Amino acid sequence: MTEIQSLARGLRILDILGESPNGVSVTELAEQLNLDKGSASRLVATLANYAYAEKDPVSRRYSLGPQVVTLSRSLLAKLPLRDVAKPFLRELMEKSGECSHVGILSQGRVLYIDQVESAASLRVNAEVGSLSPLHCTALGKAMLAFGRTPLPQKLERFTDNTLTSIDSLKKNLELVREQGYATDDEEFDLGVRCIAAPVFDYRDKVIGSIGISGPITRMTTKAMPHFAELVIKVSQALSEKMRFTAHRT
Amino acid sequence: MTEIQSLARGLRILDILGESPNGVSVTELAEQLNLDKGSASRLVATLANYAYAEKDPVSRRYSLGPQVVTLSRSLLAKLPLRDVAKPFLRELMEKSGECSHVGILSQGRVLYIDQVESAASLRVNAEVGSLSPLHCTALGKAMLAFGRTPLPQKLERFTDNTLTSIDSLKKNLELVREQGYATDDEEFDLGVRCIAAPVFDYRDKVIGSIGISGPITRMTTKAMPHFAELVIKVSQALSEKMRFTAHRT
DNA sequence: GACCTTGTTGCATATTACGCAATATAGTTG
DNA sequence: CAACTATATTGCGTAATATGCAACAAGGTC
Repeated sequence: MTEIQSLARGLRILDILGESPNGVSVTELAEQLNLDKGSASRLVATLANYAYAEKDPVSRRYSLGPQVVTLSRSLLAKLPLRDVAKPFLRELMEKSGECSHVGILSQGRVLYIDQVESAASLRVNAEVGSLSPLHCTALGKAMLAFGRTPLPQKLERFTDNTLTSIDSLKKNLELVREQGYATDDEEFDLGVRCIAAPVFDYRDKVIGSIGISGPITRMTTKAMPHFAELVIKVSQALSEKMRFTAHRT
Repeated sequence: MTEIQSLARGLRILDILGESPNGVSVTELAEQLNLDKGSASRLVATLANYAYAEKDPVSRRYSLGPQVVTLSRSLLAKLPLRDVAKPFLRELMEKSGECSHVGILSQGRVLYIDQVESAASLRVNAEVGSLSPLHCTALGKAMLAFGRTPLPQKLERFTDNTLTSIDSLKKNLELVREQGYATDDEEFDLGVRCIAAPVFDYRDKVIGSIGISGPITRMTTKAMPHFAELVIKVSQALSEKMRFTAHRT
């Protein structure tokens, strides 16, 4: 596989810009890429020319440009699941009172492609566009349990509840298949519980998952079965609708 | 200004991918860029290597990859206005019953950076991430009227109501300054009215605008003053809060 | 199973990006 | 306010790299 070097470098710069909250200077870029300052300067200037990066004239530091937002929107707008899921997300949110999400599998992680927030939803790190691990999220486990995705080998720990051994994960996925829904019981974010169920397409292939998340104060262990029933119902209705939708993601 | 050619070409490919709903073939890319098929193939393969593009194995057509979504999220998360505006958006939505938005100026257009949808909001093309013209949107006109942005010279027509002459726009902006809020009376989308007011930072510089949009059936001419009052109030409270926030966008 | 369309790869060449060093620009300190 | 430091940009020669062509491979169709 032949790679275009300077393009690859430009893309790595974008990655770096994305990870740097306060912008990046040309010298910092050059250091991180083991490049000459001059080369880094020219590369990032090119990115800025096309609005992929933006230069703060006063600090002369670069950050991401608006074009990435536009691209993201283009991508999300093209996902049929997103459109179809919208009313179901609303329904979920209204009936549960909690935040609802849809996600798809992407790069061995779960990509949140849409959400509907409840009136008093919390700030979780599960915003649209975030890529979260599969093994410690309800959306992720729902897809793992019903799909053909190989299990991740590295199970990073995020909280005390995170399942970090393959065996415990496998056992958990068995339960998910029996129950028809997956949970995340403070396995990723402390104080947050989630429930999710898979979404299938016309070939009964898992194409994503849908669910809700909320604080443990409202999503009590007692209330979980009730929430789960709701999520399952909605996920099945959504799958049904996806059957009659254009056959793409 | 020296531009890195192959990086620029890669970025143009991303632009094209964003505009193509059904993916793009290598030959189509080569045509659009006046490039050899081989070069186009290598460029887009590099993009795919870094998850900026994705290749459908069966159709062999390329589309945008998940990394652009992640980048977009990084950018939006870094905007202080977005965080601060969130509760105000909720308030606006709840009190008006309509969809609320915040936007900033970007590339001579208005970039919608967040929104809160009402229970029965319509599908507008003002989703998060969209770049809309300034002269025919309430958010845009609010920024034009109170900011130092030069007026756009080309006023594209979208509906019968679109203001397409500089004079009528200037006159309208005068009115905006007098009233303290801007409107979009079906000037961009048929059947949709919007109201917006500017948001200022600690230096009384316009950094964005906030507003609501809804169908003309609910946002009647009669109800507009009432909505406007609400929007102004919220925008002022938001500006107040932005005064005490980190001094960036 | 042969044909046609489309994508990928090998290779030689020339363009292009690179690194170095010099210049310019900001910010800082005496 | 001036000298100094740190950082960004630009000119230029060179060498590496991307390019275009053409051959090959892979899928789809008839």
